[in-house]
Amino acid sequence: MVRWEPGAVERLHSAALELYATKGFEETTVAEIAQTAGLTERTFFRHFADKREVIFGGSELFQEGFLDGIVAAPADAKSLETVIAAVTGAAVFFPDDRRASSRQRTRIIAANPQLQERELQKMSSLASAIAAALRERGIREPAATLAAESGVTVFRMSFAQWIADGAERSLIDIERDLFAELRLMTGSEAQPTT
Amino acid sequence: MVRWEPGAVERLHSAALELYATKGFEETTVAEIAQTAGLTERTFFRHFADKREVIFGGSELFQEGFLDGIVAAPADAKSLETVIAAVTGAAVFFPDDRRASSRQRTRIIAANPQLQERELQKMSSLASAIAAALRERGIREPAATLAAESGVTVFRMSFAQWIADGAERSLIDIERDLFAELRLMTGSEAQPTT
DNA sequence: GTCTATAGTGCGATAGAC
DNA sequence: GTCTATCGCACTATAGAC
Repeated sequence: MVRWEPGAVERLHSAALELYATKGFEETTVAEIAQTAGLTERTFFRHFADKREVIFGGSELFQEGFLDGIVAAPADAKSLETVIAAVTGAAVFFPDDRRASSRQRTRIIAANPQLQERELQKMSSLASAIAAALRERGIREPAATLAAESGVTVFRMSFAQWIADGAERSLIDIERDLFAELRLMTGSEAQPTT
Repeated sequence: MVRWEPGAVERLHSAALELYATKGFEETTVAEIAQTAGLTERTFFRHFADKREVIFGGSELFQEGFLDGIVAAPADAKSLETVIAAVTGAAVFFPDDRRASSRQRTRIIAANPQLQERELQKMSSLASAIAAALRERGIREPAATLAAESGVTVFRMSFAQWIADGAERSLIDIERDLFAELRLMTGSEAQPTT
């Protein structure tokens, strides 16, 4: 007889998603999640630092996606070009068949302020990691942080459009458009567009 | 005999700042803060939604500062120009004689992840408010959000430089430089600088 | 103003893998 | 034997309900 079934983390994760979606985040207790997964409260906290963290599983992998894009960028790329490579490169993590589940997850987060704060924190640490990777490629401050933050902003906005109701375009297409918009917007010369 | 001294909010605020700075945020209990201010725990939660919020007092006023700058901008200003007006306009909230106390407050926040998350949330809602104000001036999406987020990024970076050890330049000077850097960075044409 | 649920921690015991 | 995952219990503090 086994004392524990394998995949405790996975079970806790899906139990939490399920409960957060149906009952709501605040209304769900850690005890319930653990029970649903056939584990105890104490075990939950062994795997996740807090009740929020369970929903952000695999975010390291996702962050790696961005950093790989930086490594793959041509050595002479400017700061923004490098960031574009990172952001569009990471778009492979979100193929169109993941749209529905991404939407579901985003709805859960949008419904609760605590989860939103945690999401912002994840995005912020993503920006820091990208900035650090840029600095390692010789890009100086403040260009590195400025580019990293801009890239994350474009990613966030693109993601929001990608999971919007009725959206059909791929994430990478939306990203390219937004980067073009960013260039337009910051163009120093007066332009006919607003 | 007075039943309560006036300025409960103010007293709780400074008691909290004091304790967070000396003992640390986690190590400080709400009961201690209340006691130091000569009030009860219950009263603390009447004024502040949670233990974090006490440190972000007056952030509505600060947000107003940005929005006022938008109103004051010329009617034909482009999205980024308008945001520059907002961000540089709000710099009056941080004259050089506030540098020391701003540094102190920032140190407290930097020392605790929960406070950092709350800070990010405040910045995020500031960006949303700015974007909304831009839309009201006829600037369309995605330019409005893109400009608002860029402006908040420049503000955050400028603020960090402003309170850095040994810094002497005024906040508004730093902001102008960073906006110039942003324009340089996003310039579509190849440039000799990195 | 009191009472309570629950998040989150610390420490220790136990069960299995190796 | 070591190492790691799980459970059990006691505890504190936040935050909200009554």
